[in-house]
Amino acid sequence: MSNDAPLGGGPADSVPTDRAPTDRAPTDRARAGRAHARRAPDTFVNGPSPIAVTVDVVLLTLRSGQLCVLVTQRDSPPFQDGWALPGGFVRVDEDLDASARRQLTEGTGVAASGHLEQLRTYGRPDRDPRARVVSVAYLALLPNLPPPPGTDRDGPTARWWPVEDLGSADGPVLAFDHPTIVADGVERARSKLEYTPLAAAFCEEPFTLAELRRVYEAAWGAPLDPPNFRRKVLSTPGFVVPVGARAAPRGGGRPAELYRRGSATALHPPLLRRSV
Amino acid sequence: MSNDAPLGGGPADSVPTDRAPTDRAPTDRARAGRAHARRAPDTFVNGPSPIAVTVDVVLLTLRSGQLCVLVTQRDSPPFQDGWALPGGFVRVDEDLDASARRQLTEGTGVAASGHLEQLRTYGRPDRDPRARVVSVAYLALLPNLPPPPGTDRDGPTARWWPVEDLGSADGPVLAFDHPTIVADGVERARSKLEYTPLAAAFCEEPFTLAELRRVYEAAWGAPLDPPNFRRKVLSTPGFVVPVGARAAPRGGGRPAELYRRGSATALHPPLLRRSV
DNA sequence: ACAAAAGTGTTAATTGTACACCCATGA
DNA sequence: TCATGGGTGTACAATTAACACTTTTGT
Repeated sequence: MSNDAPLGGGPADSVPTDRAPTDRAPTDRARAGRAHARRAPDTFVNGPSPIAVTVDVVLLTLRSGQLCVLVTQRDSPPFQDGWALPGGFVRVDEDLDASARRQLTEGTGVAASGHLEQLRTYGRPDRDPRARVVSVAYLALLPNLPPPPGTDRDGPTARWWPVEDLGSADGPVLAFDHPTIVADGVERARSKLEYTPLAAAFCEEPFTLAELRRVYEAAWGAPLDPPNFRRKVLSTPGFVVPVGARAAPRGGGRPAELYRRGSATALHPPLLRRSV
Repeated sequence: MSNDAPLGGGPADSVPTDRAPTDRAPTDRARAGRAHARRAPDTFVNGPSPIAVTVDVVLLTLRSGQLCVLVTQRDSPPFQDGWALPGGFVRVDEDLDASARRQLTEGTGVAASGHLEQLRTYGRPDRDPRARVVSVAYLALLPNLPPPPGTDRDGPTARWWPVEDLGSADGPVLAFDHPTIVADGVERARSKLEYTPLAAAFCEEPFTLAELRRVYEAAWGAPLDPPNFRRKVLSTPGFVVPVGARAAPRGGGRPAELYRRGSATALHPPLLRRSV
C-alpha cells in the first residue's frame, strides 16, 4: 500500500449502512428513493464515485427435459411480487466468486458446488431506480436438485422457471434488467456446450451418455443422433471417462454404461449445433 | 443488482475518494492510506460496501505484423515507473461502455472508434493495495494508428508493447493484476477470431484479404494457406464485401481486390486454428 | 524474362450425417 | 417374443488441407 492515493477521508461509520439487495426482510422499509440526489457531482470526476457493487447469479439446471433458471420472489418495491435472480451486495473483503457462491447458499439454500463462472457485468446507470448499482453476474450450472429449493420457507419463495416461458405471457415478470441477464446466461450456456465439456455439469455423476445427450437436446431444442453423439463424445479425449459399470436397467432397454466428467476443458473440434 | 434493498443512507461525500488503480493523473496527491481502516466490519453485511468501480481497457492493434497492447507508464506508487492499462473510475451517471471509451480518449488520445466489448470483471480484494477496487475490463481492437499515441505528452507516456514480450525479461512490468487482464484480453481476441468476423476490426478500410489474413497469422503465430483462407472468407456471407476496386500495386505482385467489413456477426462454420 | 503476390483449380484426407442393424433388458 | 433404448457398422456427403497452376504487376 502506499500513500499514493489517499483514500478518502470519510470515517468508516459514515458509509451506507442500509439493507441488503436481496431484501426480503420485513424491516425493509423504503428509505431508498432519491437515488439521484446522492449521485456525485463533478467533484468525483477524478475520484471514485459512490457505486454499489452486487453479484447476481443465473443458476441453470435441467428439470424433466427443460432448461430452468432459479428465481426468487420479491416482496417489496420496486418490482414487488416480481421475480429476481438470487444476488446481493459484495462484501468489502470478499472475492467476487466467493460472493456469488455465498448468494446462492444464503439466498436459496442451494449447495454452492458445481460449475460457477463469471458471466458479465451490468452497469447501466438506470438499471436500478434507487441508486447506481453495478452488478457482476455469474452463471452457475447444477444437476437437477431433489428438493425445489426455497419453496418451504416463509421468506421469499424460490422456484425454477423453464427458460422457454421467460418471454411468454404466462412467464414470470423479472425485475430490473434481469431478463437481459438471464438471456445472456442462457445463451452463454448454450454456446459453451459447443466447445467445452460443460454439459456434464448438468449431470449427476455417474451419468449415461443418453443423459448427457439430453442436456444438449434440452438446451438446443433439437434432437441429436445418438450413435453419432456417442462417437463424438468418446472420441474427444478427457470429455468423459468410463466408470466401468452399467446403470440399473429401468423399464426395458439395454442398460447404459456409466461415465464421469473427464479432465478436458475444451472440445477440439467443437460439437456444433446446426443452426445459422 | 437488482436486488432490492434500499441503498444506504450514507451521504455522497462519505464514500471513498481515493484514486483509481490506474491513477496517473498529475493531480494525484497523497491524501491518505489505511485502506483497511475503511474496510467494512460486520455492520456492512447487509448493505453496500465501499467498493470503488473502475474500468480498464486492453487496446490491441497490429503493428508491423505483431499484436500489440497499449500501456501507459505510471508516475507514482504503487508500481511506480511500471506500466498499466488505460483506465480510471467510473462516474456515477456514466455507463460502463461509455466510461471505457472515455478512458481511452482522455487517457491516451486514442480515438474511441472501433470495436469495444466488455472483457471481464476483476475484483480480488487484494488486487489494489490501497483500497477495494473492482475493475470492469474492456477489450478494444483498432487498426494500426499512424501516431504512436501519447509519446509526445509530458504527462504519462503511452506506448505499444508486443504481446509476445509480455512474459519475457525485456518486457514491461505491468501493475496490479494487469498481466492477467492483458492475457485474458489477448486470449479473448485470439479465440474470437475463430468464430466472429472480428479480424476485420484490425484492418483499416478498405483492406485486402492478405491484410486480413495477416491478422490471423499475427494473432495465432502460424501461417495460413492464402488460397484456402480466401475461399473460407468469401464463402462466409457477410464477412467481407467487395468494394469493386483494387489496391495500388506496390513492389511487384498482382494488385489485390479491396473489401470492407460485412454485416455478419458470427462465422458459421468457424475458422478454427489448428491447435491442440 | 523473372520475381512476387493475387487468385483459381484439383485432389486426397478428414470429418459429419444418415440410417441399417445388433445387443440387452422388461414386460 | 415384442417393445425399448443402448451400442456398432457403414456408406455417403460435406468440409478441410495441400499444392499445382494461372494472372498481374514491378524490375
